[in-house]
Order: sequence, then C-alpha cells, then structure tokens
Amino acid sequence: MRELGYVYNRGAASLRTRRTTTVGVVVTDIANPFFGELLVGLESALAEAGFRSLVVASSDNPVRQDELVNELREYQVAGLAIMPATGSSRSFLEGLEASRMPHVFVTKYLEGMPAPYVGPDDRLGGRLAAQHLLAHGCQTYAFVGGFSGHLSRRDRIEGVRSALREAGLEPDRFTEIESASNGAGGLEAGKRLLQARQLPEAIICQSDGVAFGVYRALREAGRASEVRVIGYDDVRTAALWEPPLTSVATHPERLGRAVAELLLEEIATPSGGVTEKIFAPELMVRESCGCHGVPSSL
Amino acid sequence: MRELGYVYNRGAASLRTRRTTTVGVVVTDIANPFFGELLVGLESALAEAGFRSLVVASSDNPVRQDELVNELREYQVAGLAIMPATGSSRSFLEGLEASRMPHVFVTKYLEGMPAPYVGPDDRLGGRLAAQHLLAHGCQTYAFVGGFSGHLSRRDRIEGVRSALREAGLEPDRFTEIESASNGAGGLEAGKRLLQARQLPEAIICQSDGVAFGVYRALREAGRASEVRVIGYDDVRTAALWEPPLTSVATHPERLGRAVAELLLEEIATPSGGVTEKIFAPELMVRESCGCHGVPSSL
DNA sequence: CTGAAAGCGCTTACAG
DNA sequence: CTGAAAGCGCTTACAG
Repeated sequence: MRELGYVYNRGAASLRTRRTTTVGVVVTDIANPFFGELLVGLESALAEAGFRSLVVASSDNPVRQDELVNELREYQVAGLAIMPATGSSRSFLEGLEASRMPHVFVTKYLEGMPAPYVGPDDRLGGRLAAQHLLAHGCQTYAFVGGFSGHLSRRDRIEGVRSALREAGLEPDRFTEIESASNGAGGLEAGKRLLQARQLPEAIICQSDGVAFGVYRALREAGRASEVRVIGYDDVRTAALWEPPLTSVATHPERLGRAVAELLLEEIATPSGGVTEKIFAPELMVRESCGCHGVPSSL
Repeated sequence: MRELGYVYNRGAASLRTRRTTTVGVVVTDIANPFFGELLVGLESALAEAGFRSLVVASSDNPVRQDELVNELREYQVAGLAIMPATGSSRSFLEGLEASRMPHVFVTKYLEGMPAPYVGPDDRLGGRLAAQHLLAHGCQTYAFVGGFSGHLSRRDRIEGVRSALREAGLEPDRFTEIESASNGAGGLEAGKRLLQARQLPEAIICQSDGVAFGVYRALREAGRASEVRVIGYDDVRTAALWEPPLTSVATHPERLGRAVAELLLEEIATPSGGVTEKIFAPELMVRESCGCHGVPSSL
C-alpha cells in the first residue's frame, strides 16, 4: 500500500488514547550482572505483552532517582518498575501513590512502607547459607558487602543471625563488614578482613561480585583455602569460578518476569493494592563452601 | 504553581515539533557484561544531552532485529545505535539509509558496507594478544569463541595470524574453535580442546566470559597450568580471576560514550557521512598469560 | 455501516 | 509584545 515510507506514529496514538505501551525501569546500576539478567526477563515478558521499557540508572542516588521518575512521567510511561536507591524517602513512595502511577518495587523495598513488591526472600537466603556452613562445622562468621542502609543486606544478616542463634553460637562469633556490593568492594573488604587478628571460618557475601573480590584478596595473601565462602545471586560466572562458587540463587530472570507480570496487571486493572511476590532462593552448592566433587554444570 | 499534579507531556510536544529526545538502542544480549558497561557510557552521555534510550535485545537474530527497528521507528526515535545481529543483510542497512534515520553501528559492522561505526580495532587487539604470547615463547595457538560469521572474530583472528606469520610460525600451529561467546560456550569449547591429542600452548579468547569457561574445563581436567590464556574486553571480573586474567581491554564505557556522541552529532546535523571511530585496544597484562607478580589493581 | 469532525497536549507562526 | 488559532498524527464518538 503506502509502504513507501509510511510509519505509524505511536506518539500520536498515545496522545489520543491517553495510554502508552512504555514502562519506565529505574535501576541503580545497569552494569551489575544481576540487573542485567533481571532486565532480560523483564524485557521479554514486557515484549510479549507489546510493551517496551525505558531504562534509566539512578546510581543509587535518591535525588537523581526523583528526577528520573519525574522525567519518566513526562514520557507518559504506563507504569514504573523501581529498584529504589538506598535512602529513598517516605515522600518518594507517597508521591508515586499520589500520582496513581502503577508501580512495583524490585529487590528492595521501603522500610515499613507497604507497596507492590517483587523480590527474593532475603531472610531465607541468609539462613540457607548459614545453615549449610553450620553443617560444615564453621564456628566464626562474617557477612561481607553492602552498607547498613540496604534492606536486603539487613534481611540476609537477620537470616544468618537467626540460624547461628538456633545453632547455639554466641553473637560475637559473627561480624559484619560493609563495602560496595561489587568486586572492587569485595577486594577492599577482603583486605580489611586480613588485617584482623583472625580470619573467620566462613564468609557470606552480599553478591557474587563481592565474593570474587574477597577471593582475590585472600589469594594474594595465600590464604584462600582457609575460609569457606558463599556468594549471592548465582550470577553466570559463579559456576566457573575457582573454586566453583556456592551461591544463593535468586534467579534474576524469573524475578524480572514476575515484575513485568505484576506491573502489567497493575496497569490493566489498577487495584491500588500491595501485592507482594516473594521468591524463595535456592542454595547452589558447589565447592567454595567446602563441599567437594560436585559435578560441574551451569 | 499548578504543581498540583501537572506533568509536562513530552509526547504531545514531540508530535508538534516532530522531534524526540529518545534514541533506540538494539543490542544482541543485555545480560552480556560487555554490553552492560557499554550501556553505562552510552546512557550517561545521552543523559547529558537530555536524551533517553529505549533499549531492546535482538538475541542476535536478524529477523527479530528487523521487527525491533520498525517498532523503534514507530516510537519516532531520533536515532538508532545498533550492534547488528550476525547475518544482518545488506538490505537492512539500505532500509536504514532510505529512511534517513540517523544511525550508528556498534562493535560490529556490516561486511563491505560503509556506515557510521564505533568499535575497537579488533585486528590490533588480536595482534597485541599474539605478540605478547609470542614473547612468552608459545609455539601453538588456538582462538576460542564466536562463530565464523562474526566479523569481530574474523578481524581478531586476522590480527593473530598476521603476528604469528611475522614471527615465522607455520599456519598449522594455529587452530580456531567456534563456540558461543560466553562462559557456557567457553566451557564447552574447552572440553573439546581437551579431547584433542594436544593442548595448544596459548589460547586467545573472543571474550573474558569464554576465557572463564575455558579455565573451568581446564581445571576440571587438572590442566589449567599447562596453557597461557588471554581474554578479551577486560570486563570487571577479569582482574579478580585466578590467575588474574590478561585481557585485551576495549573500554566498553568509552565506546558507549563515543556512540552517543557520534549519534547525537548525526541527529543534530545529518551528514549522511560514514564517520568511523575506531579505538585502539590495550593489553592488560596480568598473570594468565604467564607473567608473574604483577601487582593487583582494578 | 461509512465518513467527517473533534480533540488528545503541546508549539509555533500569525494577527492584533 | 501578547494572545488566540492552527496543526502535529492519530482514535473515537457522532452524524449521515
């Protein structure tokens, strides 16, 4: 027909119908492989419903996050998936609610503020890691990575603590080390750990990246074999690591799909409800925890 | 003022001005850490100019890529940054040109078809890796990862070959192994390598992910110390790897910024030209190549 | 059932 | 210099 250059203008259509098929996604860091995998699931589920995503990065800065959300609103996005920046204020959520913009929080929620949410059960994740290490007979523990403001970190630590308590371990057998949740943070935290009089027998990390960094620090000191390490997220490289990294799998791609589904529902029939989809993580036992001869697989 | 709920409608403005501040980005795989880092640079340079990006994934499928580009056009994007899917046809580029849509190809170009392009000098990357390994005295070489359709792979191999030739090595000292350009592909290729009568002395990989997979295969066979390995891209985990991975750094974030700059230029003043920005890669010498005692740093 | 008109929310060119 | 009107490209409700 007029396929000599005609292209349908969705913008015009959106203006008329007052609906768009674009969804805004605010992540803290696109380069984080965990988010990368999550976005894969999110985008493909969105695409199946004929939606696109506009993804922006807040650099974990609440002020920037505010600007980005406002800008996304100007784009008339149909909804918002947000991994809230650390320190997001109560008024941030209130603003979202007041605007009646469908939204779902991802992997991080706002303290004491009910909102639609998709994420892993971090308390359980922490417990799973600790219980396995307990079974290995470890007596001293460290949790490495993340900062005290991070809710996911707090929950994981709570899970670890509860498992240790149940096993009758004294609280002073457990230390927390803060650091950025990536390789660089882990490396630096590992160095700090090495300066202490004694290495913990077990280290549970906030992410696999942190575990990678911790290992590098340990290796340089020639002490990698003295500790058992468990990572978090089960990113693709975890299974290839030496030793193959035992990790708490959160299945980011599945989380991403769930986010899309919940958001799409919220867009189709705004409930104003606060549905939560919490997924149970799974401990991928490999060798860094001290287990041996586990067959390799991805 | 009327900040009681008013939000500016960019869609309406775009309709009127016939200009948008949205740019389409087509990648083959969002989860690939190389692309993740590239997107960081791309998005931040775009943001500085007041632009946003709509990123979509083609899964390296040319048909899907076509659909996505058409859809992006319907969104009236101001321009397109494309990492073309393997096997993208000549008519794909012709269609782009006919539509007068500003575009730039990223990290992969179309065989014999001049177009605006940003990417690393892959021939040089291959040479750099081979020359270093040659200096280590290696006599047999393998290039692992990617498929024969990939131009970047072909160029890197050409670079490797030219260096080996100059060093007087016979062509039969060099083999090519195809595999997916990620960890899973490297693992599988590594296993194939182990089945051959003899391991090459040096392995150059299409990506760091491939190198990680190769190492896992080698380790399981207890033969990791027999070969020297060099990765490609210098992804963040490369420096943390055991042994710290020597890698050809392509500085993806810098590439991303360059893409944004070129595209923004093309949007501001459509030249119809075919500017190319080729960046020289840099060999990050660490220990997997056989060097020792290189101080750790990210 | 078909076709012309109105209107979504902006910007820009034009009249007063 | 200010204010009202036209129009971007669609869709939808309405008149014929």
